[in-house]
Amino acid sequence: MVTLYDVARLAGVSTATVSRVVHGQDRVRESTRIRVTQAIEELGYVPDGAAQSLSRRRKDIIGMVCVEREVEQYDIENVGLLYYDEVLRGVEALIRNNNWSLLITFMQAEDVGEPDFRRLDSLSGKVDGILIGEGFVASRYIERLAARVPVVVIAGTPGERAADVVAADNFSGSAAVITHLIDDHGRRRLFHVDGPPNSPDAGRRRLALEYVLRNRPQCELVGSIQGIFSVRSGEQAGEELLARHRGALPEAVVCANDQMAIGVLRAFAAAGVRVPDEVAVVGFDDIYPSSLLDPPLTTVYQPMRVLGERACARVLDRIADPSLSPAIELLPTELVLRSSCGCPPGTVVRQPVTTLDQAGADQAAQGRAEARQNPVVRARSRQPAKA
Amino acid sequence: MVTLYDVARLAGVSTATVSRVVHGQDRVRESTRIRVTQAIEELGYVPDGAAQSLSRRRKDIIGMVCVEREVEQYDIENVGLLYYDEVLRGVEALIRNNNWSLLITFMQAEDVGEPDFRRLDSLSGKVDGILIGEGFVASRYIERLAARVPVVVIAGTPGERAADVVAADNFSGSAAVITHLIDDHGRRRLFHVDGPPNSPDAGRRRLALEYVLRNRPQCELVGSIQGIFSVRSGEQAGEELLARHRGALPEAVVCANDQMAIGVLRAFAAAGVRVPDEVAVVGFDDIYPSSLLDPPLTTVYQPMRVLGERACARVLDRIADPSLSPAIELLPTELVLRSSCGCPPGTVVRQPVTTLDQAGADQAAQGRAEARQNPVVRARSRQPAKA
DNA sequence: TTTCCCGTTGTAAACGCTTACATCCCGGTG
DNA sequence: CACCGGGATGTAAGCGTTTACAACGGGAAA
Repeated sequence: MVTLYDVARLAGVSTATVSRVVHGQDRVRESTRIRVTQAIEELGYVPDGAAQSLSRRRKDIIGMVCVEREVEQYDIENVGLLYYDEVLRGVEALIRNNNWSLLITFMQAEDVGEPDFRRLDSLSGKVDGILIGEGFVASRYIERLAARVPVVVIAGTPGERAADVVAADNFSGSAAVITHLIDDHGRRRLFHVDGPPNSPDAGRRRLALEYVLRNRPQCELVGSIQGIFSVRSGEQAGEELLARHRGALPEAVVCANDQMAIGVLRAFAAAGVRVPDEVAVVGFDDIYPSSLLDPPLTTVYQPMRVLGERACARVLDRIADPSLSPAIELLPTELVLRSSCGCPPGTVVRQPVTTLDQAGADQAAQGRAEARQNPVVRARSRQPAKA
Repeated sequence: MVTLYDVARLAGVSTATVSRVVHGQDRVRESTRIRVTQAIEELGYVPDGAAQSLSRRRKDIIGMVCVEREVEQYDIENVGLLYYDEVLRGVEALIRNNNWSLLITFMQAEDVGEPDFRRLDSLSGKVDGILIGEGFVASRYIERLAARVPVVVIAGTPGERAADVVAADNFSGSAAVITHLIDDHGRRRLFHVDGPPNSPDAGRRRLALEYVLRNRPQCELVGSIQGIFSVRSGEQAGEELLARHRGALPEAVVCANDQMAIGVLRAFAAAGVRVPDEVAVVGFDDIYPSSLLDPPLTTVYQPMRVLGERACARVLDRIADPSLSPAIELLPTELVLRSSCGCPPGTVVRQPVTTLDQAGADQAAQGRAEARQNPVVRARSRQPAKA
């Protein structure tokens, strides 16, 4: 390994001078600079990152924790894929400019409940700040990490105490697409393909459904099934739905994400059910394949890339100024109208979703939760399964 | 920041003892161990990664360079997305077991010709080994890196001198799908949607096309267009193709990857051209959306995850034993028959592709190149455009 | 000539951890 | 009783950089 000393020796100067040349900030005589530069080139010297970090007391590394949900075997359509990819692009854009680096850690969702502490701990010793890719990690672990380095949770419940939260406005987006279904297409009998119970995003979307329905008594939630965000789970939900409602299909199926909507579409196609004629289907996320489907999927776009960008910007700010206290940032979504909702074939409309005041809905949810944890949706959803 | 010294002081022992407890290998009296463990817990101590790396002379970090090709604005379907995602999973699987970390760097394809040296250099100072995500980086830069740390190129030209190469057997896979088109479906008049000139993968696939055609005089390459692996470029190629061959469509379109095949399909759909009745279309990669298309795409699966795994295993081996010399590893592909090639609707067949001896083809290519850089395919492909 | 100043360069002390080696303490041997 | 062996622990020397501070040297000013 070539060190600063080797360069210094070859150039006939001290290590301090070499360091100065390498960083090109302090004044060094031109002739010296040239001599040193040549020595560096000749030896192929590259500073050792570990030593620099140690000395500077700064690693210039951001850690990112990606949570992978469990995936049934052979379900290639791993849920997180498209999501993290986009988020990553956003993060990268900022990281790159500052010449920082990105250290990635994947965790299995199963680990998250009782996560492999040691992995997260050791991560916190290697980075200057942490981005948690999804609000899956339990609060108390987040606090533990946040005691050491700034932590920003992406797509988490707006309610962490120790960490910043950057999330898409799932509530308003979901409300928008459901409202569209009801008000613009007159679909009244809805079916819900819900996300996993521990996903904050799914939680907000579920809340929105309840909220919209509460204000529209003429509408009805005819059933609900909980999936795990994967295509396969959506397909199963679709099949189950068909079995349950053979005679009278619901008028629309609201899926908590696009992957599950894809699965539902697949189940319907297999059963010869026509979408949107017999039943409309909508998703959430606007992942890339959604526009390729038949029919193209109506969904809600959440700015995943921007999510990454904002989260990264935030963590960098916190690192630069540790006195900053944690904050919440909610990013607006877009309604993406294609034809699976009932809009005419060929429709491609994107419209910004205006942010709803969610206090009311939250409060209602709160009340319900206090009323002994018996959310309407869940209750309805479970009964038919038992019957 | 809590250091080893703080813990040592609190526990009333020396730093050496604390270190021993932390790593749990050397013998420490049970009572001491407990005291130290308590102190660690109480202070929330986590070892500093930089200091550890410096002292151990090992960072336990693998660097991965992802090359992003230029993407037309608004072409969301960024080419690399699905590819890297899968590769990453493979890499991660190994990394995780060893408790190493993964440092990711993205580079724009434009940078790669004359890459931002400083970024790659600085990367090499922060990691123990480097994985280059695609064979885009010029050999001389690879050599420069390889002088410092082991380097493994994924999907590179089997021919690097300084670095290992792990790649899918693009040649055999591509030959297999084209042979299927010709021998099983009797398609003779082929059209080629080629990949970017600087992609090694595209190169191997192109070579296979030439190779198969050379052995089947009754077949003809009626044209070729170069795309950049993106959906949009495939769509443009499709439109161009239609314009050129309005009267007599080719019988099959061979695309250098799935994204471009998706684009071609899209162009055909827009023009009302029926696939595979009027013209067959095949891709390469078997990315996730390909099975969702209408008609589902016949393509070649390359084991991207395994690619990542093997590459990672290799770099770890090289780090463990630096005396190892660079090697090449070619992974087998699978032919994925769906219906865009002319197989009946509903077909889903995967069959392993046997590895072809490519020496002959390489040699022929070599000869051609020497014969003044006038490859048959290119010549044919360009003429119609000029005419 | 002496004194000062300032641009340039060198010296050496961190940074937090690992680990070779030294030390200490004890019970067991000869 | 002196000595030995070995387990437990401490001491301190690195690891490769950065950087505060000191030192130097050569004009300019007095």
